Amino acid sequence: MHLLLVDGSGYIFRAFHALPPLSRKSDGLPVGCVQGFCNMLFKLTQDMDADEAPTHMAVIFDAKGKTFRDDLYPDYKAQRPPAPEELVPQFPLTRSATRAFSIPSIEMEGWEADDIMATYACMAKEAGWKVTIASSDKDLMQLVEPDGSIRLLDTIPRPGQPPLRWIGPDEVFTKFGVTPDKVIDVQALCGDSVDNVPGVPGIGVKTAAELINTYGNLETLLERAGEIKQNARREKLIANADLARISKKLVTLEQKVPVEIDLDGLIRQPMAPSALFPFLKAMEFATITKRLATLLEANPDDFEADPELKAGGETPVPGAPQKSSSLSVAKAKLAANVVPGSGPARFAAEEHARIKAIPVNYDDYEIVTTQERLAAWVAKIQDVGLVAIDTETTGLDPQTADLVGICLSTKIGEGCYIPVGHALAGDLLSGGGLVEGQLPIRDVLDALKPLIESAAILKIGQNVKYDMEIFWRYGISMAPIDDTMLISYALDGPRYNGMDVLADHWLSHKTITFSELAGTGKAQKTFDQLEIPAAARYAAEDADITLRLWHVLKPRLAAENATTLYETLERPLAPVLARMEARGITVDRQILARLSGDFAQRAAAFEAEAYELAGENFNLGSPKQLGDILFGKMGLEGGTKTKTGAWSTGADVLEDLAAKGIPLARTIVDWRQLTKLKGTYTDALPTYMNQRTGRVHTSYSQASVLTGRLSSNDPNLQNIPVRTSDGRKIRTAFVAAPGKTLISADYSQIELRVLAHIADIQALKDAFEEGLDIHAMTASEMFNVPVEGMPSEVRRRAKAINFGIIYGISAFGLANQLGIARGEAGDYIKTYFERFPGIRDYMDAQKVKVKADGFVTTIFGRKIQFPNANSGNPSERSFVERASINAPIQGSAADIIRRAMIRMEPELKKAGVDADMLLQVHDELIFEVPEGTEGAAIPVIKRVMENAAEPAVRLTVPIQVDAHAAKNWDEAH
DNA sequence: GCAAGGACGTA
DNA sequence: GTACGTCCTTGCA
Repeated sequence: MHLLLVDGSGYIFRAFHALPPLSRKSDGLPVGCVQGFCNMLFKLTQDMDADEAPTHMAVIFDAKGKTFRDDLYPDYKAQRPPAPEELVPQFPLTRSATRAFSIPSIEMEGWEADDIMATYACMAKEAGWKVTIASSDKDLMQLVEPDGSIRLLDTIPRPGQPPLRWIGPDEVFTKFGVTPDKVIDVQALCGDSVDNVPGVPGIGVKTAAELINTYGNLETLLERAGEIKQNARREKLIANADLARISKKLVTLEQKVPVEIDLDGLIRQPMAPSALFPFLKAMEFATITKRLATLLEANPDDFEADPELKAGGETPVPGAPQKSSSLSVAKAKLAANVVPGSGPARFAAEEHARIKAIPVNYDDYEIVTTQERLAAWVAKIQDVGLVAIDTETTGLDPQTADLVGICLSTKIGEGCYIPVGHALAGDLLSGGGLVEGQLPIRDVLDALKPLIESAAILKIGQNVKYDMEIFWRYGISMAPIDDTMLISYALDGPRYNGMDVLADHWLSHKTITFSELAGTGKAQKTFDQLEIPAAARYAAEDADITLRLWHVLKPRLAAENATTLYETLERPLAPVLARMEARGITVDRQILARLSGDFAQRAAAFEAEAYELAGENFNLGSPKQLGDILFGKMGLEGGTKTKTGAWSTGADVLEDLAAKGIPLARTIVDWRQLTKLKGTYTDALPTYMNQRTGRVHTSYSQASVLTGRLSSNDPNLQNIPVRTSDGRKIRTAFVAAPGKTLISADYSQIELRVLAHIADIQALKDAFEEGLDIHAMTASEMFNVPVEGMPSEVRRRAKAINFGIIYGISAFGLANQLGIARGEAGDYIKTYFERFPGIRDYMDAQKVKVKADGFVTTIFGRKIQFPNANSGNPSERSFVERASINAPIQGSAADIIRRAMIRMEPELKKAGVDADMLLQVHDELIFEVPEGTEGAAIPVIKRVMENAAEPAVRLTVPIQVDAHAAKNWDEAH
C-alpha cells in the first residue's frame, strides 16, 4: 500500500509566487494556481504510476478558523498578511479541481492541513504502508522517516530542475543539520518568522542544530544550559527556555487528529470523465483537457462546462450584488457551492434528469455467443474502465446457485448477456445437457477474470456481495466494486431496497420482473430453464439499469455528505460479509436430531394435557381457536383484543392467566416454547446444511435495517435461543470444525455506553470508568439503597428502566414490562430524569431534531430518516419520537461493530493470527481458530473491537469486550 | 398460491 | 417502549 497526501494549501501559496499569473480568457478570473494544481495532480499520478503507484490518495487543505495553536500562542501566524486578492477565488476552485479528479478533498475545522497529513501519515506507517507527502513545507520534514517509508515530494515547478524532487533524510539534514526526528527541537530554538513562531531570539538554524546535536534534544539542552561556555548564548537560552518550549509545541504536528475518513476511504478512484471534463471546460484549460482526453480515451465534447463554474454562469446567488466584477461574482458563486441546491447537489440533480430521460430499448441489447464478440466486450470494458455487471444463476443462495449467464454494460442504453449455463429441456434423467450456441463457461470466465480482478476497472453491481460469492466459487475475486444498493442505503436507508424499486423510483422505469419471466410458485422455472432470448432481455436490462442507477446515485453521495459513510462503513464491509457467508459454521446434525425428538415427545405430552384441560381437541397452534376456548367457552375475564379484534393470547396474557390458576394457560406456554424451538431451529437448521461444505451459511443483509444494523436470514443466525435452558441446548449444536475452537467476543453494555457518550451523562461515564455493575448503580442512585446486599428485584427494575431509556421510554411500556401500575412507572421515570438530567435533554433534543429535519444521526454521520415525523396520527408521532431516541444509540453501536469487522481481518493478519470471522450477532462476533491459538487471537480481537470507534470518534466512555473460547457456541458465549 | 396477522426467537 | 426474521394459521383467490 502506498498513500499519497497532497498539501493543497501549501501548494496554492507556493505556486502563487512560483508560477506566472494566468487569467481565464473569457472573463479574466485568475486561475494560474488552479491550472498549476491540475497539472501537478496529473503529473503526480502519471509519474508515480510509472514508478510505485499510490494505492490511496487525498488532498488536504487548511480549514478556515482557529486552531489549537492560536490558543497556545495568540501571536501564532499573526504577522501573516491577508491572502492576495487574486488568490482568494482560487481556494475553492482547487477543492473543486480535487473532486473533479475523483480524489478525496479533506479539511477539518480546528486543524491545519499539516496536522491532518501527520495523522494520516502516522496511521499509514502503523499499517506498514509507504507514504509520500507532496509538499516542500519545512514544517512537514519532521515526518520524514530514516528508512524512507515517509518522504516528501516537492512539486513546485522550478526552472532548470526536474519537475518532481524527493525530500528524504539527506535533504532534511541539509536543511536543518539534524536527522528528521530532531527537526522539531531545532525549529523550537530557531523559530519561524513566517509563522511567527518565536524560538529563542538570536539563535538561527546553524546554532540550533549544533546545540541539539551536542545535547541530544531540547529538554536536555534547556536543563543543562548553564554548562554552555558562550555567555550570550547561555543567557539567551536560560532566559527564553519557556519560549522554546512553547515554540516546540507550536511546530510539533498533531498525529491524533480525529479524522472522519479512515485510510480505506482514501483508496484511489479511477478518474471519471463526467466529473473531470465539465470542470476543465469551465476553467478553459485546453492543454490538460486534451492530454486527459487522450489518456482516458474520452471525448470532451460529450460534456458541457460545469454551469456553476463557467464564465458568466447563470445561477444567481440570493443576496449577491447584481452588478459586480467577475471576481466577486466568482467568489459569491463558489461560496454557494456549499448551499443546498447548487454545486454538487445541482450536478446530482442534473445527472438525474439527464439519465432519467434516456429510454430503455430492449432491442439494443446483445447476446454474446462468439469469441469475437466476447473479445470486443472485453476491449470495450478495458477502454471505459468501468462496467456494470450482474450474474444470473440457478437460485438465490450464493453458496449453492450455479452460474447461468453474465450480463455487462459499459454505457447507458447498451448491455449484453453472455449465456453459459442454459440447460436443455427434458426430464430429470436426460438432464445435464446444455443448449447449443453458448460459449464454454471456462472460456468466458478466463476472458473476464482479468477484468473482474483488475484494480483499474470499477465493477458496479446491485447487491455485489452476491456476485462476489458466485465468482469466488469459480476462482475469481471481484474488486474494486461499487454497489448501487449500498449507495442507496447510505443515502436513503433501506427505503428503496431492490433494483426494481430503485428503477421505478429514480428512473420511473418498470423492469421486467422475474415472475413475469419465470412464473411463480411451484411452477417457477430456474434461470437455466429459460429461453435465452427472453433471459437476455431481462439480464441485460439489469446491467443497463444498474449503470443508470449508479450515475444517478453516486453524485448524490458528495452532494448529501454521505461519501464518508459509504466509503468507510458500507463499501468495505461487503467483501467482509461475503467471506463470512462463504465460510459458514459447522452445525452438529445429531445433536439437533436428538433435541427434535426430545422436544416432540414433550410437546406431545403438553398437547394431550391441553386437550384434557380444554375438554376438546383443537389446534394448539391457532391463536384464534385458543382465544375462543379461553375467553369464549371457559368465559375467562380480563381478555384483551388485538388491533384486528381477535382475542389476544400472547405469552404475557397466558402468564397472567396461569398466575390466576388457569393450568391450561401454562400448558400452552410450555407447548409453544417447545414447538417454537423445534419448528424454527432443531427441524429447520439441518435443512440449511450445504452439501458441498457441510456447513450452514447464513446470508447477511447489509442494507435492510433502518438503524444500520445487519440482519441475517436463510437461516437467521442472529436469533438462536439463549434465554432458556432448552433454548441454549440448540447453541451446543454450533460447533468448531475438527481441530478448531470457537471464540465468542461480545461488547459489554455497548448501547448504554454509547448513550452515556452521546447524552454526555457524567454519572454513567464514571460508573463505566470504575467498572461498576451499571444496573446496580442505577438502582442505588434511584432507590437510595446500597449496592451491597441489594435485593435482586430492585436491580431488575433498574435494569428494565435502563433498557427502557434506550428504547425511548414510556410509562405505559415500563408498566407493562415490570407488571406495575402506570403511575408507579411514571414515578420511576421521573426519578430517573432527576438523577440523570442529561438523559432528558438528549431525548428532547432528538424529538426536536426529528420533527425539524426528518432524521437523526449516529456519531459516525449515518442518517436515520423518519418521513412521518410530523404525522397527524398521535400514536404514530410518539412512535417516531421513541424510535428517534433509540436510533442514534442502536445505530452508533451498529456502526462501531461494523468498523471493527472491517478492520478485523487486516489486523489479525498483521498480528500473524489465523482466525476466521464467522458470525455477527449485533454486539457479538464469532470466530473459528486453530485449537490452541485462542490465547493469541483473543487479545487482538478485543483490541480491534474496543478501539473500533477511533480515530473517527474518540468515545468518552471505555468500551469493554468479553471473549471466551470453547468447542461450541453455548460454552463460548 | 399468496398476504396478513399473531406469536416469539435474538440484540 | 427499539430493531429484526421465521413459523404457523387464516382467509381469499
